[in-house]
Amino acid sequence: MTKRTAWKEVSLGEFCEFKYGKSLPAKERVAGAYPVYGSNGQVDTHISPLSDGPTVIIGRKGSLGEVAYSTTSCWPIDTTYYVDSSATHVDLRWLYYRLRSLGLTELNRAAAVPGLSRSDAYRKRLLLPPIEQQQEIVRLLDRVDALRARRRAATALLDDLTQSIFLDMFGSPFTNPKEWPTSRLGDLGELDRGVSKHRPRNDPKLLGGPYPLIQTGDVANSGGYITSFSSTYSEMGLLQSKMWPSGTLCITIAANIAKVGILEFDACFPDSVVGFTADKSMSQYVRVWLLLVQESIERLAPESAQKNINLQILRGLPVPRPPDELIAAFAERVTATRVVAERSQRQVAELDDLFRSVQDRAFRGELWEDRGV
DNA sequence: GTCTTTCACCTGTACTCAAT
DNA sequence: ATTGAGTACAGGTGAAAGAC
Repeated sequence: MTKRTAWKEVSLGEFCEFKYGKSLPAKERVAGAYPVYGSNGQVDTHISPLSDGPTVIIGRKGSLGEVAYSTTSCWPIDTTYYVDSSATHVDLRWLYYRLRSLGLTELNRAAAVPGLSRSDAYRKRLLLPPIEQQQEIVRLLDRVDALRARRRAATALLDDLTQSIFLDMFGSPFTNPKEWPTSRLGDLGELDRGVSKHRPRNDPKLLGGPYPLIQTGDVANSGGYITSFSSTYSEMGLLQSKMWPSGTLCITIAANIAKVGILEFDACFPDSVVGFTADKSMSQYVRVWLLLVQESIERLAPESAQKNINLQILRGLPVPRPPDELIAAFAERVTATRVVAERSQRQVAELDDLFRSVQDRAFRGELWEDRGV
């Protein structure tokens, strides 16, 4: 006898009710013990709850079909649906995991604002296990999820580690407690703007060739090292631009201010990115220094519709200038942490795969059949 | 050619409306 | 009152366009 035989295929609407969230404008909220949920997760707190006990929150407008879980009573606002213990008999944590993989996001009615209709959601069919197995699935998924969260946290710590190494070796770049002489950023290496001469800049003739083209977003989201690109220049695109060598430190100066990443391949970039070229150790040193001072540079940018910072300001920034040997030693340590960080990131990816695979098999009931119970 | 500003677009929240 | 769907708007992003 397989336990699976006790599993019934049912529609979502047969065993739970999606209740409507209730509007709670920001100015009416009073910070308190109960989380306030929007369609894309927690947005605030309030002194009183709407739901009763643990609650599953489902995005109704905007981020439709996104699913969140609150361990306590909470306030889901009117752009969400919610399910608490008064709206279903199933294990709420199981329901949370189950809804996340049910594909509710695909039920977009394609209206002006993406929206999830309750009746569409109710029609979704799925296997409903008995309560004991719901709880067993939850224990299993919670364990894998916790592993995943721990590994993610460790990976995030490694990002901070490079900044800690800097502070440890050189002290704060703001107070310069070790009294290093200072240089101007422009004197530590070559600092120049990217080039995109042709008008219009997005002329199709320029795009779609063999030469990687980096945009500000690529730098801002690089995590310090630019390993991939999303668009390319043609021969004509290259002619009106400039190819920067692998190892160039890219610094954004528009929209995203002073975000940094080291190029890992030869690439072009437009004039909203500047390139800093120096030897490897110096580039690494300047990269981490910029991470530490990014926010204060951003404050230097004029408060207009879109923030900007120009090359003069950037070139003139004072940078503590420790001896070359120390900078080389620093770069070596940072490079070593990167090896660990990459391994850590791979483990996060593997745990994501494991989670998906365990989840899929658990929801199909295969974990029990396999054991031949 | 370089730098700054504008604008289109996206997402999500607050509020409103019409049909039932 | 409930439900599905719309408008208005805030805030953010990044490319296009304008100004010098």
